[in-house]
Amino acid sequence: MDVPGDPVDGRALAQPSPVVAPFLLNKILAVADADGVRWVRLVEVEAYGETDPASHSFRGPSNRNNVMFGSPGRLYVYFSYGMHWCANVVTERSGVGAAVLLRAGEPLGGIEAMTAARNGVRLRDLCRGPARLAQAVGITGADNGAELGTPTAAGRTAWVLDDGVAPPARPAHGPRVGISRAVEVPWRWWVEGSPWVSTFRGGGPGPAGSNAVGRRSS
DNA sequence: TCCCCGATTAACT
DNA sequence: GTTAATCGGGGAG
Repeated sequence: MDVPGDPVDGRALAQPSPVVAPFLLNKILAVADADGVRWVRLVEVEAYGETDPASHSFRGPSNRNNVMFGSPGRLYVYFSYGMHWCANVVTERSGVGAAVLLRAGEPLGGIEAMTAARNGVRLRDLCRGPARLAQAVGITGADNGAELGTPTAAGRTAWVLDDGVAPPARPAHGPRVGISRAVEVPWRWWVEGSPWVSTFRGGGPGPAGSNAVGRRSS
């Protein structure tokens, strides 16, 4: 079973995150390793930029976020809550700290491997959420900084592919999820009505402010 | 050095 | 709806 599509043009990724994010909707994320290939159709993304208080890059380069300041078309993978990996695609030119978080996808291929990686959860929950998506396709911190299309030290290769399915003509967008700063910046995009979107809760992902926005702790 | 808290998820009640 | 799990970054002292 071959993965459909051709790699996206790197120049498309060298644009501001809020431009790249909706462009990535309906593109295919594919990851190959020794066990085979797994691929999903991206249905939910979020943009993060350097002048953005909610972005890891907001306070300038550091050991953790330096990949965001590198060349576009690479993976920025960060560790969160002591147990989760989340995958981003780096955008903008070198020197600008920006990336697009991959939040959810529709499982298309390598579903057995993804299900195994996700401890047998049902199809619906395989890739619905940024950490779930990364876990399903097998992306970890070992892949941080990897160039798309180039094998990593861990023996994995990731691609973003265009199989001819265009992004939604009018993608839904609204506030980002799980952040506490710049909550009002509507830099989350998703495929309207898709059951694979992370905040889909029966009634569907709402417009700005409906749910799962800006949860506070303390 | 200490301490708080996060671009979350899963398992509870 | 609520909460534990779990650890590294970064601001405060």
